[in-house]
Amino acid sequence: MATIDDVARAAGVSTSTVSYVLSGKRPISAPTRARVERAIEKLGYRPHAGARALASSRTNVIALMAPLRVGVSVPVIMQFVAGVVTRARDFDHDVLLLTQDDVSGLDRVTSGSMVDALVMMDIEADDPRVPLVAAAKQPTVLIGLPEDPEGLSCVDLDFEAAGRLAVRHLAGAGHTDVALIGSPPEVLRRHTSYAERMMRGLRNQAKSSGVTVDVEACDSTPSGATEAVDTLLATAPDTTGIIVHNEGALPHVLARLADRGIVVGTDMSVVAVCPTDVALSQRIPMTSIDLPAEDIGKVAVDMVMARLEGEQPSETRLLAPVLTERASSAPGPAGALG
Amino acid sequence: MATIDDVARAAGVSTSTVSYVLSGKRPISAPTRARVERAIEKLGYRPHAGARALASSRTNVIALMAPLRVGVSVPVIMQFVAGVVTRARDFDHDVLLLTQDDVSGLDRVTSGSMVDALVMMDIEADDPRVPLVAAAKQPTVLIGLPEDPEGLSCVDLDFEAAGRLAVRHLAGAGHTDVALIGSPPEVLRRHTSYAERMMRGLRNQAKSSGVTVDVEACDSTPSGATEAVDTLLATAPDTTGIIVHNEGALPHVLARLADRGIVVGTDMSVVAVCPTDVALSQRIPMTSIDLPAEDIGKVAVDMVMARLEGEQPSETRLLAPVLTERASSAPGPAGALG
DNA sequence: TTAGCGTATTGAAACGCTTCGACGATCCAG
DNA sequence: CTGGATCGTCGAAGCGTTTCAATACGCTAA
Repeated sequence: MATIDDVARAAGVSTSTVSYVLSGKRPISAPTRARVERAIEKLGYRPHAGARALASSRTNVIALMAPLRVGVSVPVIMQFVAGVVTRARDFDHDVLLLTQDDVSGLDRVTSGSMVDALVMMDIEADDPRVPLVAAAKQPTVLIGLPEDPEGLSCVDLDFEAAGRLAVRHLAGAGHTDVALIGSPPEVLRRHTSYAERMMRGLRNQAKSSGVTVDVEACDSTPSGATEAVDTLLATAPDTTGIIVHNEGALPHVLARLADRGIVVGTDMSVVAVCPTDVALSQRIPMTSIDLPAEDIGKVAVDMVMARLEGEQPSETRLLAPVLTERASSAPGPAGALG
Repeated sequence: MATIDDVARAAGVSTSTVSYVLSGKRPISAPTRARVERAIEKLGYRPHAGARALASSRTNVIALMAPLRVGVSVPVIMQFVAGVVTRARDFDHDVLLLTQDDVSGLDRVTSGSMVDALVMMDIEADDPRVPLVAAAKQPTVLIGLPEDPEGLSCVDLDFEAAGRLAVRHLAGAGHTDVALIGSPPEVLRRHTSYAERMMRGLRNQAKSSGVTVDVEACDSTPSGATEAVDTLLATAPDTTGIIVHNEGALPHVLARLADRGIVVGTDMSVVAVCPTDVALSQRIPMTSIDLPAEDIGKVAVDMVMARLEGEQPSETRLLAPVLTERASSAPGPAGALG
């Protein structure tokens, strides 16, 4: 492998000149730059990442800590990941993937200076990783919202507003008895932030809209969905509007409703909270509140890069929910308009 | 951040001694080792990854090039990824995630010495990435099988055997007209290796078992699946056995069959080729040939690490398919036993 | 003519680690 | 007792960059 010195020799300049051509941190005359670039080209030179990291304390790598936990929808995670990786490249960064059980990994990559920054997903209300990264020298942004962000930046869909929006939509269409088929019990047990925020918004809006709301946790399996639907229909038989906030269970919920002879879009209005492509790949195009996973991933990278460059203060960004009406929801017993 | 020199000073030894304690490459007396370890502990010392990479030409990072392409099942990809990440940690390595469009990324991470080795997924028959990594100094293993591996190691499910096994199963149960609902057209157009191998095995076995076989490409969408089922039933109405090799389309295929009044497990035998958990989370537990994605990922790491340590020759490992009978398949018109 | 300035370039000192050769001490065989 | 191994430790030379201070070279202004 050619080194920067080889390039310098080939171009007839000093090492530092080559470095400055590469980094653009100092003005270089056009002819010199051209000679250097030609030499780089000819030698197929690539700077050594380790040497660069050592000298500059910059690795051009960010860590992405992704869950792979039971109870979270894998395709949705992947959308976040895709957003992060794509956007990271725009900033000339690569992505080191850390998984769930890898809590020690946090220490390794931060203390070992393996990465310039971190993005963490699947944040719990009281997440043990938060104090760890808050103490690290690398800037971090959380996808999700812990109880105490300890000065870290956060980004997420505004699930509380989403909960309100969903109820408002159903109540406005004349439904008086609505329900949530939500996250799996494990997710709730972990106090995963999005699930709790969703429920809060839901309950508040239900109160102020004067509708009843029943909440069912739901495993992302066929049997889990069946059970949730059956329980719901038993405990709250007057329900005419369901909000499903569980990508994995969604198809099975619809299947169970169909099995029980309930026609979605007619007998029962269903609002899904999920990425649009998931909403569209159900048996019926679903009325849904979009979970813009890929966008959120991108925003996360934007935020963390901003902190890396300037000394921005930390911030929390909650994206406004957008509801798109499709075939799965319709006016309820009290008639349209609420 | 404490450096190795700080540790050496605190322990009253030389820098190199600390290094040898860390790496174990030279014998160190018990008392000295203890002193050094205490100092490390006290100072919270972590070696600087960049410095280490520079001095030792080892990064303890492997690159994972994962697709995120249209037409491949995201949950399945994630299982590969999980296997790779998990196993990599067993070898004290982290994983740098490269995505699809990142062909330049290959050059970046190899020439820039960012990684010690590579694992590449979603290999096409004539994959442009193969010559690139074959020329790189880092060992690489391919998950999949290109036409010419150019000396690289490969690992995958033996899809050709899987195709044979599926047909043998159906033919043995008395089915004389079988069909494949396979990968999306894009996947075929790319000459993705697993799809082609599957079809080859299928056709060969069909010939020698004396059964007819109809092949339908299939988009992983509800409409794609509907179309594939409808076309199949129109062009080969005598079909009583279907092999579905398309995780994304599977639920929709089953839904369409149900819509058309065809009872899977009675009127129609269906064999899925997919991870077991996917097979189990359908409306009926599916007879399936397991795609052990996570295992394959792990084996890939094992192989690449073996090449990294010793100077093993490259090898190709094709995992034998295993068919598990469940509720979706039954004897066909010619009666059980073939 | 010279002092002073700005711009393009250079030299050399880090950056934090690994590793090779060397060295002193201890041990055993002859 | 001596010569040669063996064992544990050390010193120093890299590894390939970046970056700071310094320099060289026109300029312009005085």
